Amino acid sequence: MSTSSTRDRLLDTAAQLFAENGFDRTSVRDITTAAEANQAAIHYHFGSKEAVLRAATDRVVGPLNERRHQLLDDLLADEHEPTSDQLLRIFLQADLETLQALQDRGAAARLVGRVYSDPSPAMQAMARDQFGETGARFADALAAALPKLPADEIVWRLEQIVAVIVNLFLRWPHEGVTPTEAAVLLDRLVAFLGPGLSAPPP
Amino acid sequence: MSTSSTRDRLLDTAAQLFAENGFDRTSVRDITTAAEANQAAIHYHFGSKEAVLRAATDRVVGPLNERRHQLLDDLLADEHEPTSDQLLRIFLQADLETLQALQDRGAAARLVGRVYSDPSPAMQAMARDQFGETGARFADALAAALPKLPADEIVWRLEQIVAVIVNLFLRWPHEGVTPTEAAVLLDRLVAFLGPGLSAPPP
DNA sequence: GTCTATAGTATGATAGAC
DNA sequence: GTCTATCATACTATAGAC
Repeated sequence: MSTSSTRDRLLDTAAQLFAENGFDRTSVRDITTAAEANQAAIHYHFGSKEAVLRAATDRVVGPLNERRHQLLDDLLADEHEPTSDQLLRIFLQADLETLQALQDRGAAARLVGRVYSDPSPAMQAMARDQFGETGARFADALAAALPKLPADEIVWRLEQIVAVIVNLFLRWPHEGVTPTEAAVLLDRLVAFLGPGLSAPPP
Repeated sequence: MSTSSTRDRLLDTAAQLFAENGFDRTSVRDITTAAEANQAAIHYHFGSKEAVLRAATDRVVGPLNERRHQLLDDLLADEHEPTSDQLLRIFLQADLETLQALQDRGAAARLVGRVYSDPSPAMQAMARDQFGETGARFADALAAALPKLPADEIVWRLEQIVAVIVNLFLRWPHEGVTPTEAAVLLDRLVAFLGPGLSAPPP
């Protein structure tokens, strides 16, 4: 049960540097130096550089997925047939709550954005592992809410929405974002993405 | 006027490898080996590894910007006050024409997507150099078409649209896309993004 | 324009003392 | 758990013969 504080410091520092400079431009030495830890600490605590990346993204995406599922469970308990706008709103709400909760650890958000936008096989695999199931569940719920839209159109539109969200993570500001600002951003996103999600197919 | 075919081969190969594996995971040696050129050829023809990246993206983004300006000029000559849907359509049309024209050189498209989604200062600088002016011109035209929307809301929405386009480049398929498929995709994008662009502010 | 050879540096990872 | 020292390998870039 011994949680070494060095491990946490390494994780925070790695997220910071990976987010700012990218995974490849960040060396193990950069991390250990900035975290004021030993050169060998990364391999002792995590085993490899890539394992640090996975640990740092899991720390954000794990709770995010949990929150998304919980919000969907709650909505389905309240409403028999939620609208696409309701589904979109809770989908985005989970993101904004997560981003908001990070506060001064916004680098973790930008790091997740990097991983999810990188089309390299290794990163795509990580993204699919972490997001695939949750995404499929929302696609199904949206299909029920939008019976007039072909299933592939719904999947395609959800992909575009995710692209916007990934961009949001990627450019999440360094300074703290207040709850009010986060709420405004949520309304902005719903106002922009909602009409397109439920629009008639071309 | 001597255009060495080695130079072109290096450019194509570099685009291919940068797109598939990323700039940092691609070495100068990887490029020269795959292009069946000499180790020193990159530095002889371009000067540095980063100069190759810039040359490879310029080759796509240069014509794309020209086409965007031309389509906007044509539209403004035809219509005194084009609608936001008309503006959106030509904005996207320039992208799809460019992507379509690449044909079997789709790697160049994925490479541009990588550069434009990378938030590192060097890449952001490249993106701003190449896209800033064109983007501003469209934002102005949209502001005239949507007088009820605050200017900052228009800029924000255009940023989200660009995020979707960048994602489109990033995941542009390896196989050839037919003109018909490109036209379908254009309609799909306009149907999805158009309503959100002109929606009332939150 | 093309080649070989190499300088000069940085990398991820590990061994082994404490 | 932390440290130093180091292995083995890779990198960008350049010098200089052809």
